[in-house]
Amino acid sequence: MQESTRKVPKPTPERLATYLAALNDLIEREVHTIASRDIEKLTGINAAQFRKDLSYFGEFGRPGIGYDVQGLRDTIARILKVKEEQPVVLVGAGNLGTALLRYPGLMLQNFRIVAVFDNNYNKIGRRIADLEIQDIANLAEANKTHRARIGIITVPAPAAQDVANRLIDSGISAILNFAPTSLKVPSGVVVRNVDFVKELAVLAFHLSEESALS
Amino acid sequence: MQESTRKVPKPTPERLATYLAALNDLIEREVHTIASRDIEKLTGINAAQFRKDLSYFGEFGRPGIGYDVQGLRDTIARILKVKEEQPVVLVGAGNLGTALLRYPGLMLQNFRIVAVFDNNYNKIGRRIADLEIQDIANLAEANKTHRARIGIITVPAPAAQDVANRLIDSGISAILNFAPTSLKVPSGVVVRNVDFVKELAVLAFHLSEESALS
DNA sequence: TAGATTGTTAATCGATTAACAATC
DNA sequence: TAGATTGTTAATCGATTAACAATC
Repeated sequence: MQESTRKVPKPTPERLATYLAALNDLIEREVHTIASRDIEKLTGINAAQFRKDLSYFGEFGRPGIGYDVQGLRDTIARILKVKEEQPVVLVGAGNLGTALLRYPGLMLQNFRIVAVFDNNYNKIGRRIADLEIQDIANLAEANKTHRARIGIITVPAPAAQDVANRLIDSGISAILNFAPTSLKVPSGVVVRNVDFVKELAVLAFHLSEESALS
Repeated sequence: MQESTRKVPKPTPERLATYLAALNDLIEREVHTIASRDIEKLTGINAAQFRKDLSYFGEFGRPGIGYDVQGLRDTIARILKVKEEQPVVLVGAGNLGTALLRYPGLMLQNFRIVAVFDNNYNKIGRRIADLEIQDIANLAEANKTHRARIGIITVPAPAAQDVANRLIDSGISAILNFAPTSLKVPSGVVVRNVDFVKELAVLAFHLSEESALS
């Protein structure tokens, strides 16, 4: 057995999220039991890797049998802290922010955007998907009631650091940053960056050299 | 010296894209020469890492001096194949697709979305940011003229595999997939996945256990 | 020459996976 | 019992980084 949650490799939580999605599918297909080998077929992640990832958190399978699908789903949801709905605040009501607000996939995984903020007075007061855009100056006050701990930044790069500071001041300790800037945050605050353009650059790198001709 | 491009570690191209962005900033600030140690300060990436990443492609610095900012920028742009404009096609003219079409950051890094496709007859013929939404059935035909090799998928998950197949049939060999599905593609085709919800799940995992109370 | 910084070697670190005793 | 599959050990693999001779 493992002494609580020690030394979880960095890629493990992301793989857990992959397993969770696969298990949700299996539940819909009314599959009740699954072996690590089947998870490998479904996700492409090595069966030993799957078992090792789980081993950091406990023992959830039965030798010779496999895993109970529903039970494992609940376990992983608990580990990832998405068993109960996670409130999220979003700053930046532009095209991307709007797209995220309207994205149905968030709800399916128990995330709910509970408030939207912007600093543009032409936008403040408008509604997007049931939420009224609030003045960014209200952030700290508003989050006293929402108590969200996750924030999403979809503002232009030059504004991102200021927004991050405000989020942290409002009790946010996990930030999903879509601005192409690296944020400086105190320890205890986690940041994940999503950078489309960087992804495109990596893809361009992998293009073969020749095929440009013809 | 290195025998051309052999055994580049997987994380290297992504770091190259980070260096490129930093160098672009330095050019704007009219800095002419830079040492690996300064790159570390700017990007947070270890100086030895930076030098090693470059070493897979050649020797670009001068001992005792550092690197020529403009020259290194051009070199990295060439390595990433973003020296000339890269045409990109996008499939899925929903909220997210629209946001990407309007995103100014793409152009700045030499990517240009040259065509948009959808299968919804209510959308086909409309315009988003100067582009007319085309019938997905036109994809192969249209790309005979555009010759894009990179495609972006912003359709709902159940449609993503079909779209990927069509993209590949149209000569696309690099795909940026925003649908939360793992695509099956032939070897020679590269896929990068962007999954917001997975990112949020990783953030939720890192939330401290206690602070839910009060 | 003295000081600075590269490119690369070699040591370290961390993550993946094959193999297998334990267990159902 | 025989067959299947777990959880974990140990081997392998790959990536990071400190250290330093070579170079400006």
